[in-house]
Amino acid sequence: MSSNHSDFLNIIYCQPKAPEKEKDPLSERPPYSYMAMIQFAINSKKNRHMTLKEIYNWIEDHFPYFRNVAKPGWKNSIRHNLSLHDMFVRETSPDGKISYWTIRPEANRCLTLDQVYKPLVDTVTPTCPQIPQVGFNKQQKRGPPELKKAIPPTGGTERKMKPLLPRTDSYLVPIQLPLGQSLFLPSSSPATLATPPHAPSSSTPSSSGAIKRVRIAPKVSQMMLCASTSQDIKEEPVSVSVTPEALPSKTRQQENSSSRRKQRLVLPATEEPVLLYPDSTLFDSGVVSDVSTFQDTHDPEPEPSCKPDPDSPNREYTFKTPIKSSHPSSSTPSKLPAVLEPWRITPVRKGGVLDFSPIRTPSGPQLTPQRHEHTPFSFNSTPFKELPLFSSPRELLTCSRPSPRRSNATCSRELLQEGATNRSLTEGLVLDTMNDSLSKILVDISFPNLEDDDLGMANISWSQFIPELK
Amino acid sequence: MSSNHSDFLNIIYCQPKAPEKEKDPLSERPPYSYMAMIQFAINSKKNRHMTLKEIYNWIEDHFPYFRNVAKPGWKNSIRHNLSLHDMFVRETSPDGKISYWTIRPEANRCLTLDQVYKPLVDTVTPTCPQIPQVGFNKQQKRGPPELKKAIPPTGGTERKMKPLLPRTDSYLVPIQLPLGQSLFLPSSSPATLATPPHAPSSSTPSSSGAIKRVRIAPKVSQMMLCASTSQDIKEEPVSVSVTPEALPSKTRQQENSSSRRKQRLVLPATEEPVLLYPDSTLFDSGVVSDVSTFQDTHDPEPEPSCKPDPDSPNREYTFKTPIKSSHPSSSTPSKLPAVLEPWRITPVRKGGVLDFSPIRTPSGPQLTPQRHEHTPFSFNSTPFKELPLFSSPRELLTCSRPSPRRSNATCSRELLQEGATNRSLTEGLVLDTMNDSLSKILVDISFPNLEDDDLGMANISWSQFIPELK
DNA sequence: AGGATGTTTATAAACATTGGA
DNA sequence: ACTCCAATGTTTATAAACATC
Ligand SMILES: [Mg+2]
Ligand SMILES: [Mg+2]
Repeated sequence: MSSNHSDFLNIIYCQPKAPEKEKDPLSERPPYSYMAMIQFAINSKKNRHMTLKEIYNWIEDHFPYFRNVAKPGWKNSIRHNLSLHDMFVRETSPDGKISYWTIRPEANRCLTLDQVYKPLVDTVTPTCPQIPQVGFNKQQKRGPPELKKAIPPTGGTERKMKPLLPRTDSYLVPIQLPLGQSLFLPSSSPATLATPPHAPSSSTPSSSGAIKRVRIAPKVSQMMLCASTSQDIKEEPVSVSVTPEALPSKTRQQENSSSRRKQRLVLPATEEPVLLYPDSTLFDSGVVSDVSTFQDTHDPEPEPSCKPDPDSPNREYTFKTPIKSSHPSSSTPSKLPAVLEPWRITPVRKGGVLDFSPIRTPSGPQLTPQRHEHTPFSFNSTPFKELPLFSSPRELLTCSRPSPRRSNATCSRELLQEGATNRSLTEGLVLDTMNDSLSKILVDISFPNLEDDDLGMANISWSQFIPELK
Repeated sequence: MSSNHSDFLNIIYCQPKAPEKEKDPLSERPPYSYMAMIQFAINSKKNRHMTLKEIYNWIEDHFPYFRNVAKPGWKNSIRHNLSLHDMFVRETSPDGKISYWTIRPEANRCLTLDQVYKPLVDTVTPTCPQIPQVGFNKQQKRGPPELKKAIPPTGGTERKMKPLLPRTDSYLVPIQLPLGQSLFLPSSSPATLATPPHAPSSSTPSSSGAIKRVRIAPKVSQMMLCASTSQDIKEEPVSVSVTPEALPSKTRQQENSSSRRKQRLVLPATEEPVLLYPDSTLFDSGVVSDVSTFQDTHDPEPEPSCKPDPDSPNREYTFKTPIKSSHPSSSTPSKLPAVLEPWRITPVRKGGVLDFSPIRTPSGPQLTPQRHEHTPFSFNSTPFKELPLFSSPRELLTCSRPSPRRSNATCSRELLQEGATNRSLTEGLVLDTMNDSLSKILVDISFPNLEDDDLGMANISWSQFIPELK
């Protein structure tokens, strides 16, 4: 667990095999979910909308990992996320030619990368991942072991990234502490692989096989600021005020709680959901004021960071030119029964390289990726979920048109401030009808005394200082 | 392609290896998505709600596949679907003890299994899946090749299943033809593996490797009846009336169209979404009248079929008892780094059996499933998407409480009839805010002359007889 | 301590549409 | 005008991490 020294360990464990790939600290997988990164990307544009291609580029530019090590399937994931989360909406240019992706304003928390970038990398941590853990062997995914690609120090990603607080969804609690560094660095922190943050906590150290789990990203994605709104009412609405001093030693863990949240709660049966909760005086608890680095207040104008800032012809037009080929193989992974000579035979075990190789043979090759092994076997536990999103119920109640203003309200003021405003009955039905948006509480707790490295196994449980959370 | 005879072929290709498992026609994977099956299950109960366990049981009882061949991970998928789709809502019993899953009434199309069961199996088709296709070899998933479980002819699944119309989401078009058998039988039809329904259509027959794709279920799940509602307005709302005689020969394919649907459409930029569309006279086009087998009209009472019909203590209480163990390995697949001696070493290549083996070693064993091969490489095309759902905008406009009635409106009357009622501006914003529900057009086209078997490669394209669809 | 139940994120993949070559 | 294909979209399937009870 003693961080650092990882350099040494790396040398030992990282067989000269596999020509780097992950080695470059800049090419480490960022601790953000695709949903979060897409938001970073889109919000970096003043127009607040981007074409798919621009999103790809923005992400590659800011997170070398995707350009250098990620499998081509990452683009499929981006598309998947755009479609899946209704927070992302596709619009079409007036001329119907191009279509961009935007963030539903009512749901836009205006997450931007610079908000999570750590001002400075004060720690001495070599930022070298891999933990001593036993084998640290193969098994993970690793893109094909080839194509170095001369990782250009492309602008961004210099500062250490501050991961979004994982699993943060505690309701109604716009918390914001002193603001320090990161609380927990999922993927890059050497402690990550040490022991599953939570894990069975029992036979954990049993055998060997540090498989390098894929570390599921925070889950948040649309937090980081304030904006609460009960939503999914009926469940003990609590207002809390965190006292950082109280926390024991755990660093990461559950941020929310209350019986697997996300539910539409009971109702003795066909009963009318009688909204019953404090109403207001709930959202002002958090600190949310000293939000230094946060810039959301008014007109979500430009973006301090994000030098590239596409929009300029250039990126968009690398289009048809097969030149830009960061990675050869194309997006959507497929497994067409037929057509697969190209690779097929080569049992490219571990890291199947795929860059410089044959330029996409016309009829999508794609060797059947050697299906997993199929042999689950394991036993685990369970968790909770987020909440629907909504488009300002007040307006609906007013029987007026949905978006009186909207032009320059890119970062929905509601989400950021309308904390404990009037919430009515309709919410019970309206709110839990929508998706990813509200209900996500923006919590950005930072404990100055905790550095990214010394987060071995620390666990912070809201319930520890928030009794109301049951 | 020529169906039947598959028995023979099966004998030839199915090496005495793998002790059956898929052999049993009753244990073939049903052509329904998890979402659809969950609806079947829940709607089979008069109360319209089920506990997770009941859902598991109902599905196992009606689709032997899950009890006999599916990997234990299928339960994880069920849970995943319950959480993911907000159509499914978890409620808690008054006493807060148990929690059941229900279907949001506004979104419940009252799909029931008997609605898709074919009255009789008139065809001579041995119902034997596997097509002659080349290897038909391994690679797929196959649960561990053991544990026969003495497949009890447990009630259901006698009649041939009629798959939901795949990819049916054409907007505003409540179509309903004569009503015959199935249009296309995704997984059981011998034609399925023959050639990718659509596919590149070029080098298709190149090499070999019938990998047995996983056949993505229809997508519909909540169609089958009527209920339209434009939703996601702004896109050419068309009312059509299909004329079955016109169809060329294709049997399956795109049901919807119009530029990758699901979008929030343009707006010259910060423009107000000026709802502009015919309004009404759109939904009454379809036949929707001669809905013989459909029983949704009034009180969604019992269910003709579904003999089991849980609810009776018995199923619910197999709970804590570890006896019911249909399948050993448990639900959520995991991959805990440590703890993995049991298998680990054994490079269980192809069909890693795992049933009779060591009874779950406490701390979830789980050999790292031999990650795929990682080397996508392929090129494919793309499609479209569904639409948000909503909870009756009219009510919201009326500024009244969301669900005036609700008790006995289990199968939302709106979804079934309110076709072209008053839709207002709010919809533009409200509607596309919600999820899986409306926007799914219930189309159940049946062409008496088409039998499940003779659907070799036929493709039906809406655009062929629905010019408006562009 | 461990299993059942829930919630989310990650990936792969099937399949659909569309614009360009 | 046309076919073919890659890019773009939409969904479903699975695995898995992680959380609660
Ligand atoms: Mg979307
Ligand atoms: Mg749900």
